[in-house]
Amino acid sequence: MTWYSHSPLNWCAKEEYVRQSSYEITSAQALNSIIDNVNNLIAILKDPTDTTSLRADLSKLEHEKVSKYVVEASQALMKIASDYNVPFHTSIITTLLKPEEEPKISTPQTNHLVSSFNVKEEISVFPALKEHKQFVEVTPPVDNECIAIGRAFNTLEEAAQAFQDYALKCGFNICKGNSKKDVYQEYACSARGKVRMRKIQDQSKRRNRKSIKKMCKCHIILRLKANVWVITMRKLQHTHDLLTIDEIKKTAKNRYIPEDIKERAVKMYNDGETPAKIQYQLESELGDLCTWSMKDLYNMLYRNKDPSIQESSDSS
DNA sequence: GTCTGGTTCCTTAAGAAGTA
DNA sequence: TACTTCTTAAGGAACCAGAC
Repeated sequence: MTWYSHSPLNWCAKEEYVRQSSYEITSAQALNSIIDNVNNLIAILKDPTDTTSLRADLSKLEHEKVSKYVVEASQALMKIASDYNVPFHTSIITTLLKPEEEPKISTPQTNHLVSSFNVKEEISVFPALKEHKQFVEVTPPVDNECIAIGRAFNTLEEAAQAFQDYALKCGFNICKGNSKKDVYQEYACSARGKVRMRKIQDQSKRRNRKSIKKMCKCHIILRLKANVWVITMRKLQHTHDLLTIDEIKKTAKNRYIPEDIKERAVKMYNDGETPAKIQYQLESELGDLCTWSMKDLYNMLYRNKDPSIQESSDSS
């Protein structure tokens, strides 16, 4: 697991996670891990023969910028490690700052950190983070004739259904992509694009949410020719692991509660039944067809709550 | 013809707080 | 302690404009 937040405001949450984590790593181990991973990044960026996506996607200018930032980050980390006598290894950057050149940082947070740095034995980075996960393009070994280039469909809905069927066999969800009315329409893997990190004033309020976006390039493009929609282009490679059918069923997109079940659940709830009992009853009756979670049911019931119940509970 | 980035709207789910 | 309610950050989908 990796911590993405760089804000000191998240210190308490991070500390709590580390305390609860089964790894139970020390701060020194964590720092060593960061140094090691940054050095690995530098190695990738410096190696002209490396063909991983990181290098391939970068222009020369971007590559230079990223290299500069990563090298500076590595130097800063090793400076801190040196200041606090944390033994480190795998050094690619040889230009270490002199240990006594600058005053050490002293805040409650750093002091706490330092207390766990006073170790003299060699510390090895936990293996899980040391291994590189090579970037690979995944092309599903599934018959794709149903979405072959040149294949025509009477309507976009039919085309979407064909792509949806193919996606289900492969293990990914689809979404609509770019379009121009009555000209062309793209359907893509829902992992297309990237996450837009929104600006937030109070970093402590930032939530720990994952994203399905993986910059995936898998998509098909249809064009309207002689009143039929024809597949004119397709890319079937994915930048991420594919899912099993069970995993697909559990994705947010497929966890919908049918209207009739909704109505029934809301009625039971308004009659005084608890959400837990409603969910239990639905799971017993529907088995695998019950794809939604307890949380989904809570949200649905909350959205459809009878206003009179709300008022009576407010007044009491 | 294709791709990228911006915007809007809606939904999901994290997490705090209340309750039994 | 488990369950439930509630708020709200932010993810996802769709659409569009404009660049290449």
